[in-house]
Order: sequence, then structure tokens, then C-alpha cells
Amino acid sequence: MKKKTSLKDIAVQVGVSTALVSYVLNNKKEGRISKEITAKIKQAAIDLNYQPNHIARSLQAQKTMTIGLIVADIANPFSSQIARIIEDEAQKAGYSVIFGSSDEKASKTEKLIKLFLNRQVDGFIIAFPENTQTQAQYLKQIGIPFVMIDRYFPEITSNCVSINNYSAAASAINHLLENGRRRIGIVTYATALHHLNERKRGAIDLLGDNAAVGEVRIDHVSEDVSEAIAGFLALPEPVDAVFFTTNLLTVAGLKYLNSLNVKVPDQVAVVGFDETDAFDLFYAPVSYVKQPMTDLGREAVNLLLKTIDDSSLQKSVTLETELVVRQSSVLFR
Amino acid sequence: MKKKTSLKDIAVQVGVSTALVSYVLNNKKEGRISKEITAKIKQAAIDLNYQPNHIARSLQAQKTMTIGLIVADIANPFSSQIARIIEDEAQKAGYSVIFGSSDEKASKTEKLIKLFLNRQVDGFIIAFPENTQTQAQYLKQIGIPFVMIDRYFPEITSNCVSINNYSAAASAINHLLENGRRRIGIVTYATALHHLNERKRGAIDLLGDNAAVGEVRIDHVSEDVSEAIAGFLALPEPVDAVFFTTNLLTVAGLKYLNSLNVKVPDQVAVVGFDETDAFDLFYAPVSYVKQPMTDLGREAVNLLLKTIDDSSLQKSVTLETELVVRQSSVLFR
DNA sequence: CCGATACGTTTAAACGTTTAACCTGCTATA
DNA sequence: TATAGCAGGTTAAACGTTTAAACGTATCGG
Repeated sequence: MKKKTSLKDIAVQVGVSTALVSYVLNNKKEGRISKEITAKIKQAAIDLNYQPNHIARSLQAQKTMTIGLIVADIANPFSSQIARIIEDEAQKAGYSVIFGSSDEKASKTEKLIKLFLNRQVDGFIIAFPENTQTQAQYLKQIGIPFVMIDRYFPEITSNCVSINNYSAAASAINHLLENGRRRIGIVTYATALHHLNERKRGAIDLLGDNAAVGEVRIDHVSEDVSEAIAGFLALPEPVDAVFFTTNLLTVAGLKYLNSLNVKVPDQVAVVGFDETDAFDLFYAPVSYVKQPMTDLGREAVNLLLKTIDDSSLQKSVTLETELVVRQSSVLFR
Repeated sequence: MKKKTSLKDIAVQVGVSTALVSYVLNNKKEGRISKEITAKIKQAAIDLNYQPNHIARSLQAQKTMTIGLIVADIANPFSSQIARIIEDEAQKAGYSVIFGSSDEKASKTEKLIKLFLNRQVDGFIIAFPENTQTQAQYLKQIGIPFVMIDRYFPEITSNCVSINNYSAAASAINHLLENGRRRIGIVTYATALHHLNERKRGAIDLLGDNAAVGEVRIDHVSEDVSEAIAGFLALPEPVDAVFFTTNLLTVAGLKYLNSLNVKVPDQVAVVGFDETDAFDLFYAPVSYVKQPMTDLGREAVNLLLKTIDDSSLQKSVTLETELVVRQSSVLFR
């Protein structure tokens, strides 16, 4: 690979010091540099196709203009949509994004944080897995700016952008009740993740004894979802609706209902969480809780950038969701 | 934010030179350093929670251990799946990934390349949009390692990992023919992208006059897909099957067929491209051309790493696809 | 004619690493 | 008794920037 041209190369060619070249190319000391030399330097920069070395600049400025993004799995549509928005928003401010997938594992999260810290990211946007309070605390302690997204720990006050999970679930359940459903199954993860438990709570609070709950192990999604639904249907009073608390669960549930030939919404109504193309193509387009993805991503970046500016900042943003009602939860006749 | 501890801090605390600290922490000059001092230094590193500054290291080594990944849109499942595999594979070798979405625009691609170049990435993995031959040439010219993935330019020889698009399409069409379909519609993009045109060619070569082709503008997907399909069905001899050349097109097509109440596969058989959950949930699970995503990502990273080692390398990897046949293209009775 | 001021540019240090080359004292060998 | 060799370090330069401070030189007011 050819050596890139540096400030020094320009300086030598024009016959000035590197400092001057730096000043000219960064438009510092405007007016204090002769027109003539300025022109020469700019021309030389073009001729030699000068591109600033961002690494050197970062080292000297102690700032990399890089954000570390840690999501559960970049291959999950929820994560990748968020990533896209974050990318765009960060780019507008001159930041780049480096990403990593935690696979919901505390150990991977820890590794990624350490890695990105070594790489001197200016801040983090993180969807924390369970049992990573220590990590969040650590970040707070060393004082690096970060924003929790989607997930958060109620016991740790820090920057946070999330949705109102409780009311999101409640609105879904309310809708089902209003449409005449009485026995409702809730499929969620067996987890300590607070945001998911809020969704569960939002649902159960409205249902009391009429709720049936199935908890799915994160590494056995399709088995456990099937088992949960099978359980719901085998109840003395079988459920007439199912509410899923995430997109992956919804998709898995729909597949299982299909395999059982259970008719949606006639036999069982369905409300899912998050958006995916799959919901549109289901024979009864699936009703779902729609998260404000764009706002989520935007707010996260903006909050992070503000915190990078003023590290004392501490803000919590809670966004409202929208319930998109379609056939899967409504009886047409 | 607290200042991070540097080699110097350790050196001062132990009372030695920074060089020695560096040697110890990198296990260089093994045996040439006294046990005693070695132990002291290692202990101090732990006590002070030393983390190497990757930026400084990069500057000195002229190597950042970073790969620049440019995809069409990280929010597209195809891109994000690939990204995930690349992330994992790169990580195994100690590399991190910085990404950007081109939105199929040459101008954005150019910006991203320049940006990543400034950030001194060690190499690129790029899905080039149309009309970016100049960019590919430029990368070749400056001699930075890169691998084209998914897309490629037949006129530019360089590292490349892709599938056999021609035979992938041909196998889909063959399958439809074998199942008694005769008039087949092909929905693809109006594009100069070679890989997509290979898919089109693979299909048309087998069909001759029995092919109907609909070309979709990339920024008007749903309208144009609808129009194309409407056209197919309005033909004197309407099509009895449709082959889509990408996942986005397939999903859009399926939605439109649904809205028309066209029965799949009874009235029209469907074969899609790439995998998505949506295909499973369609009332007639959709047959599709399955790309070997894992191999694609792995090969790309491995090829890139080899090229970083030996920049003279030039290799083209072509992988075969698998046709996954399900209900959407087969008549059951 | 002296001191001040402005101007245009250079010097040099700093950011945190790595690493080739160089010291210093000792021991063992011839 | 030189001297070669080695063990155990240190020095200093380099990577490519940025930027405060210094430096000459010319100009000007008094």
C-alpha cells in the first residue's frame, strides 16, 4: 500500500513548517497567513491528495469522534433498525459508529465495553443484558458518557432512552379486552430484564386471574414458546388471545399457531410487539405495539452528544408507543 | 471523565522506564527482565487498572485492527445478517468493525470510503452500489486491501465473494418449469448492478418468450412492484408464476398479491430470494433461493485478512445457493 | 532613534505506544 | 589482566497531528 501523504509531505513540498500547513488546512489563524502561501499549501494538499490522519488527530485531541454501540444482536431487526438511525444521526454530528453484539451475555458485554474503551470511544449507547449492573456502574464510575437504550436498570440513575413499557402492554391488553377477549395468555422471557417485566406487569395488572403467563428461556425460544402456547390451549378455560412481549417471540408464536392450525383471530387473537414484515404477510395481519424507532435512536444520540459536551448531564427520556390494530386481534364478520 | 492510566503512570509508580513496562506487558524480551520487576509492573498494571490505548498503538504500528464495512443499508436483514457474521469472524482475529450504509448511492459510498480511509481502517468489505467502479478502482490504485461482497464488477478484477447468481436464478426457474408453470414473471430492479442482471439473465435464458419482466425503480419499490405484477396478470396469457430477485421485492410482491386476493400457489406460484421470517408466516410458506450467509461473511473476512497480510493476493470466491422449496411454488392436492 | 506593536512564520512539546540501539556492571574465560 | 559476553536495564526516536509560545523583521508613533 502506498504511503499516505502527511502534513510533513506538504510542508516539505511548499517549503514551510508543518504547523503552518496545519493552520491553513484547518482554517485557523485566518487572515494571519499570507494569501500566497495559503494558496500554495491548499494546492499542494490537493495535488498530493492529502487526507488527514484521524488516528493521529484523535491521539492528540484525546477525542476519537467515535461512538460504541452495543446491541443484543445486530442481526435482529430491532437492533439493526436502531443501528441505522444511530448511524445517520451520529454521522450528522461527525461521529462514526463501531458496533458489537452482546448476545444477551454479560460476559460479552464486558468484553465489548473493555474493547471499545481501549479504542477510546467518546461514548456508548448500550442495550444492557441482564446482570450487567456492574458494567453500568463501572461506566458511571470512570465517568465515560453513555446512554442506556431500550433496557435500563431502575436502581441505576443515568442517561436512558426507552419506551413506556407498562402502558404499552396495558394498551395492548385493553384493546383485547375491549374486543371481547377474556382469558389472555402472555408470552415473555424468563428474565430479570426490567423493561420486559414491565411489559408483563402492564399486562397482568389488568387481567388478574384471567392471565396465563408463559416464560421462555432465551436460548430455547421456539421450544418454550410452543410449550407455553400448548399450555394455554390445554387450560380448563383455554385462552382466547395471546400477547407477545417481543418480535422474536411473536414470530415464533405465530409459526406454532400455524402448525397447530389454530385460526387467528377466530380462535385466538394475537397482539405482537415491534414491527416486522412478517406481520404484514400473515393471513391475518398482526396487530402490534409499535415503538417509535426513529425517536428512540435520535434521542439516544442527542442525549449522548450532550453528555459528551457536559458530562454532568443526567436525563431519562421515556417515549410512548402506538398500538397498531389489524385483523389478528379483531373479529370481522 | 477521569484520566486513564498510561504506561508512564505505571513506570513512575514502579520507578522504571516506560519501555520496560511496555516490554513486560507485551511479554517481549521474555527472560531478559528480572522476575522481581516483572511482578511489580504486572501488579501495578492491575492496581491502576491499566488499559492499553489502542489509538496510540495504532498510530505507532500504522495498523488499526479495524475493518470498514459498507453495506446498502444496515437495517436490511440481508445486510445485518452479513454484518453479524463479519463481526464475529473479525473479532476472532482481533479486529473490530466500523460500518456505514450507502443507501445504494455512489456519493454516500464515496464519502464513507474517504471517511474510513481517514480513520485508517486496515481494509474494507464493501457491497458496491451501481456506478461505483471509480471507487473500486481508486481503492485498487492506492493499494488498500478490500473485498467486494455480494456485488461485483466483472470488468474489475479484485477480491470478491459472491454467489453464483446465474445458476441460482436458473434453479428457481427450472423448479417452476418442472412444476408445470409456463408463463413466468420476473421482478427485478432496473439497475446496472451486475449480480442482479445475472439473476435476470439466469431466469430469462431458460424462458425465452415465456418470460415477462418487470423492472422496479429502487426508490419506488412498492408502486413499481405492484405495477409489474398487475401487468403480468393483465397479459393476454397471464403469468402462472413470479420469481423475485431480492427479499425486499419478494415481500412487496407478496403484499400486493395478498391485496389482490390472488391465491398462491393455485393461481400464481412464487419463488423469492433470500430468507426472512415473513416467508415462513405467509399462508403458503414461500419457496426461496437461500444464500449461504455464514460462508459469505466468513469468506469475506478471511479473504480480507489474507490480503492484509499479503497485499498481492487476488481471489474470487463464488458460492452456490440452495433452493428451498415449500408450498408457494408447488401445487398440493 | 528607541520602544512598541503587528505580522507571518517556526519551534517544540505533547498525545501514548513500540522498539532498535545503546549503556552499565558483572562474570567467566583465555 | 584484558576482554568478551550477558543480564537487565534505559534512551530516544518515531508514528501524524495540534497549538501555545517564541522568534525575527518591518513599521510606526513619539
